[in-house]
Formats: sequence, C-alpha cells, structure tokens
Amino acid sequence: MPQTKESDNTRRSRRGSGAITLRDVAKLAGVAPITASRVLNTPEQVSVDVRQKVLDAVQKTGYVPNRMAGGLASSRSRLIAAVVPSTVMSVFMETIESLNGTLFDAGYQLMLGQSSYSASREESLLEAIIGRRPDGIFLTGVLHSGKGRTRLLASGIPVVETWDLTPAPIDMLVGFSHSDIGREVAKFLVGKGRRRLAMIRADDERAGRRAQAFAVEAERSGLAKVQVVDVGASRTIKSGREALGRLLEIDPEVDAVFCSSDLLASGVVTEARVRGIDIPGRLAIVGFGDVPFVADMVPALSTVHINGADIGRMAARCLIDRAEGREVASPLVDVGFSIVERDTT
Amino acid sequence: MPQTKESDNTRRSRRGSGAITLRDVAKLAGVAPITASRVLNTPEQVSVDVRQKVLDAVQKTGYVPNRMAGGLASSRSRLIAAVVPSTVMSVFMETIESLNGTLFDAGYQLMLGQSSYSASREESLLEAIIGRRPDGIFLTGVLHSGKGRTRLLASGIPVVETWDLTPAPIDMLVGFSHSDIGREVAKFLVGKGRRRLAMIRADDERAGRRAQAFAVEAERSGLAKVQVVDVGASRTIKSGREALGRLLEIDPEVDAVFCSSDLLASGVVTEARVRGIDIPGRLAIVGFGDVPFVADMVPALSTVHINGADIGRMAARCLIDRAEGREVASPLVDVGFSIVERDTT
DNA sequence: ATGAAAGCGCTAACAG
DNA sequence: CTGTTAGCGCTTTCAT
Repeated sequence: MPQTKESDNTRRSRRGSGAITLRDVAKLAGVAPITASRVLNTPEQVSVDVRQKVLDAVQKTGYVPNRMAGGLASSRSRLIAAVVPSTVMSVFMETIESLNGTLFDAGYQLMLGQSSYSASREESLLEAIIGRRPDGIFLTGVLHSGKGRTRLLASGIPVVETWDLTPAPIDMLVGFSHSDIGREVAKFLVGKGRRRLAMIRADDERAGRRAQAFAVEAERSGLAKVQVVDVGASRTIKSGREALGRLLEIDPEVDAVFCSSDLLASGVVTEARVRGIDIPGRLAIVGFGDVPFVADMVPALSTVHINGADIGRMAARCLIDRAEGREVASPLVDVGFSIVERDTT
Repeated sequence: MPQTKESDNTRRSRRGSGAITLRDVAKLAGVAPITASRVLNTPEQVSVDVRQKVLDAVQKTGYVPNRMAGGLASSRSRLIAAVVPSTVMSVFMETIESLNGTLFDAGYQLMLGQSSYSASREESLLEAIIGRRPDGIFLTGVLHSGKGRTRLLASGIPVVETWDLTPAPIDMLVGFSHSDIGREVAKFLVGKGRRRLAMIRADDERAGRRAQAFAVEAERSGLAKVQVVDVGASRTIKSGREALGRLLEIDPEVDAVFCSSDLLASGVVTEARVRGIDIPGRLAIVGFGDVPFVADMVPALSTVHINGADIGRMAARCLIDRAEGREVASPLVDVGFSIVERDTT
C-alpha cells in the first residue's frame, strides 16, 4: 500500500510526483540509494542479507522504479518503437504481437506509431520516436524517404526493417523477396495450366514489385500480357468484389488472379461465387498473407504464406542483441515464404 | 546534419549519449538553456528574434529534445499506455487506431501492452506500465483483478476502462452495456418470429454477460431454454463452423444463433452454407462487432455494431484532459450500440 | 560488498 | 522577456 513520503525537514524547493523513490526504499532499508539500485539491477553484487532488507522495503512501500529516470541516467530506455502502416485487419498484427511478446519477456516496452497517417505526419512521427530515445526501431517495410533514412541513421538508433528485402538496408533487415513471390506465383499458376493471368492489387509499393515480377514471369512463359486492376488504397472484400467485376470486363477469359492481399482475394472469391463462376474450374485465385481466417473459408483460399510471427520474433532478437551490445548473428535474414495450395487453385 | 558535441574543456566526468542537447542549442544561439526550452515549449513567452535564433540553431544541429529528460523534470511523460487482450484480427484494433491517432495529434505517444499473455504476466505488465509513469492508462475491458485495481488506484495515474460498463469503474469509463446487447438481440430475433434461439460464444466474461441477458430475455418471451455452445478461447471461423455442427446435434430445430464475435458468426454462415441450410430462411445469424469485412460477405452478416473508433477517440480525450489538468466533461460515457440488419436475419 | 559524488538532459521556481 | 539555481529519480565513476 502506498504512503506519502515522510515529511522530512530537509531543504526541498522542488515538486516531484510524490511517489515512492529509491531514496525512500534505501532509507527504510538503512542503505545507500546505490545499494538499493544494485539489489534491483545486479543483485549478485549485493550480500544476501542486505538484499533481503531492500527487497522487504520494496515490498512494504510498493515501490516501482521510475524507468524515465533510470533511462536518463543510463542512456538505455528499454523502449522499442514500432512503425506500422495500419492496424485494422492487417497482416502485420501477428508480427507486432510476437514482437511485443518477445520484447516484453526481455524487459522491453513497445511504443506504437502509425505511418498510414498523412505523409506530413511521417516527419513528426520520426521526431516523436527519436525524442523518446528508444533502444531500437522496428519498421514495417523498408524506409524509402531519403530524409527519414538520414534522420534515423543520424540518430544512431538500431533499426530493423521488415517484410521486405532491399539491397541497401538502413541497418538490419528481416524480410523476404516480393519479386520472388510474384515470380513463383506466376510459375505456380502456369504449372497448373493457367494461361490468362491477372493481378488485382492495392496501391502499395511492395505489391507493385510482386505484380511486376508476376507479369515478367508470365511473359517469359509466353502468356498474354497480364491484366492488372488497381484498387487504390483500399484493401477490403468490397474492393475485391468490384475489382473482379472490372477485370472480367477487361478480359472475360481470364483464368487466374493473383491478389495483393487475402482480403482482396476473399472479395474475388465472393464475387465469383455470386456470379456462379466455378472456382477453381474456370478461375483460380491466389491471395497474399495467409491471415488466420482464409484457411477456413469455403472454398479455402490458396495464398502466399508469410510467417509473420517469425519476423516479429527475429526482429525483436536483432534489436535486443544490439541494444545490449551483443553482436547480431545475422543482421540480414530472409525468412522466405511458401505458396499454400488450398481450394481456389 | 549531426555533429559531435564540441570538445569543451569544462570538467566532465560522465558519459552521456553523445547526442546534441538543449545546452548545445542554447550555446549556439547565444542564450540560456531555459530560454531555448521556452522557445520549444512556450514560444509565446519569448521575443521573436530570440525565438528565430534558437529555431535556427535547432535546425542547424538537428536537435531532437530528449523526452525522457523532459518527462523526468516535469513529471509529465506524455506517454499513454494501452492494454489490449489480443491484436490479431481483433475487434479492438479500430479503437486502438483512433486512440493512437488522437493521442499523437495531441503530442502523446502510445505504449502497447498485451494482456492475453498468461495471467502471471499481467502483474509484470502493470509494473512495467507504472514504471514508465504514463500520463494515462487505457484498458480494454474493465479490470477485475482486485490486486490490479488497487495497484492502479495507488499509482494515481488516470485510467479509462472501455468496451464495457461497470457500476464501479476504477476511474473513467467509455463503454456500453453487454447485457443490453444480449437482451436487445433476443428481442430482435423474437420480433423476427424466431422461436428456438441459441448462442455460440467464446469463453470471455463480457460475452458471458451478453449470453446471460440473451437467455433471460428469451425465457421471458416464453421460448425454450437457449442452447449455448462454448468454443473456449478460440474465436475463429473454424471454431464457428465446428460449433454450428455441435449445436445442430444438440438442437436440430434451432432457428437463430447469436455469436459472440463476427469471426465466429462467419464460421457459422460458412458451415450453414456448406450444409445447405437456408439463411435466413431456416437459420438466422447475428454476429458481434461489425468488423470491416462482414458487411461485404455474401450473405452479408447481421451483427451488433459498436463504434470502436469513437471509443478510442473519446477515451483519448478523457485521458488527455486529465493529463492536462482539465476537468473531464463526462468521465462515464455509454457509447451504445446498434443492431445492423443485413442478409442473415 | 558498499558508498559518495557527480551528473543524465531537461524544466519549475524564483528572481530581475 | 531572460536568466540563475536547484533539482526530477536514477546510475556511472571512483573510492573504500
């Protein structure tokens, strides 16, 4: 239970939060503040009996160390910042969840920043993040704005970019190749005997690279030009449904669609079902992400599986190792992907 | 562009991060540190020309204020902690997104904590949060553990509980009544002429209250006892599908199901479709949450709509007002809900 | 194994 | 409007 700090008569001219401090604990235990600090941070440096006395005092006072003060004094905030484009129904949440879990177990806290807000806010997001002096920064996707890169580089804070591969990462990287995915999905579809491939994609740089490689591979296989429907920023079931409509107008003969997200693909499946288009007979559909629910849809969606949890875990390890001065075993990891074949192909 | 701190010959015995500090900026601008501080925090207190000089120095040095130091000195961290049970495919993400957005615009940062991890970790989560001295805490759901309540109360940090109503909130509250929902959905279904109601629910306290009220209202209307299928912790399409199977074994005559989440409901719809059960002819289905994609499913899901974004926004406002010493207009708000009728009823 | 001193980088108080 | 002084609560450094 909390108690007000004893009203000592020492000269005190400043406020303060009024909470129990290490000083209070130390006084109660009859030791110097630094000793109490050691009990909490490096107990092996303190004799057992002193240790116990301090622990008792902590218990009695309900003391919770002020990490802002600790961070300021040690230049180690034990804070990790994560930047995510969007959280709602996003394929990234599994990554964030495992990132957070791994960090928490190692004694780190997660700060969340959303980049999907206007580009002008990206600047202030970076400022806000750097201002907290996090021990590491987790980026969803790679940073392209040169300004942002420079700023992060200048801050000296360890950075891990994820969900992508780039020849010139800012620092560390845990991702996979979007081009490889585009190529492999095209090969996969061609191998299934599909001849008129199409892509339905959101306006997203990584989706663009998948689309690009997808189209190139189709062409290399001697197929007709891949039709592409761009749905803009929205990646919903609804836009997937509409996109299929548009696609069928452009090319009624299309026999396979690769979508840039599972949600879009679900929309395509839905629309095809409504129109009585046989899946996979007349139309094959491949999604991207393998979010939890698409495996249980009927028909179950064939999609590109990304191990998002692995990305979060590995990125966390990179960041933690760096923060604690350890050598990072592999600062550049390709987690790969797999094409999961289910009912729609 | 960053530059190393000038190697001054003043007595310096301690390290430091090596970053630019307010002192550096002030020196460059030829003013006292506090003046530079004022330019950044209360510019109206500083003359225009001095202001400009300092701003120039900030620009030149690429100075980013250390918020840990600022927070420590002012006892205001400008940090808000949010506790969420789960992030993956969760109905709460819209709330978190708007919470985060509103906070960010007001100059606050969001720290994310996950409570879904084991109960033993709940204790350390709270410790970790309080240790950061956030200016406010956002709770998804209400806190029931007495220990946790006491601890939060003792910390003196403003707390807002959400997504629920309780007669005895820790502090502030932005939510809605789960009992009301259960009752209203039952009435709604009865009004539609349904006579054999059932519930498929996850093992979750709030879902329990909806189920309870749902059953009571059904009984009040003279219907047969409501059959309840509990799916445990999982709230996936798959468990929804399985649950409908189990439900039909228990009561093949059931004509309406209220599910404790949209995902579960989607599973029920899917399974019904597979079994050739006519929706809504033979079976009516109601979900909960109105997550983005259920409106575009076929058939579109009837569900209970909760304005998650509103909850986030309002909770943020409560917390910010409190943090800034303002009176909170309405510390207890009921955002209500609405039953959205679509194709499944 | 324990402690004294000196800050980390910033801002509240109180001048002037 | 600007500055001086004294910390916020903790940990590093250097002694003992």
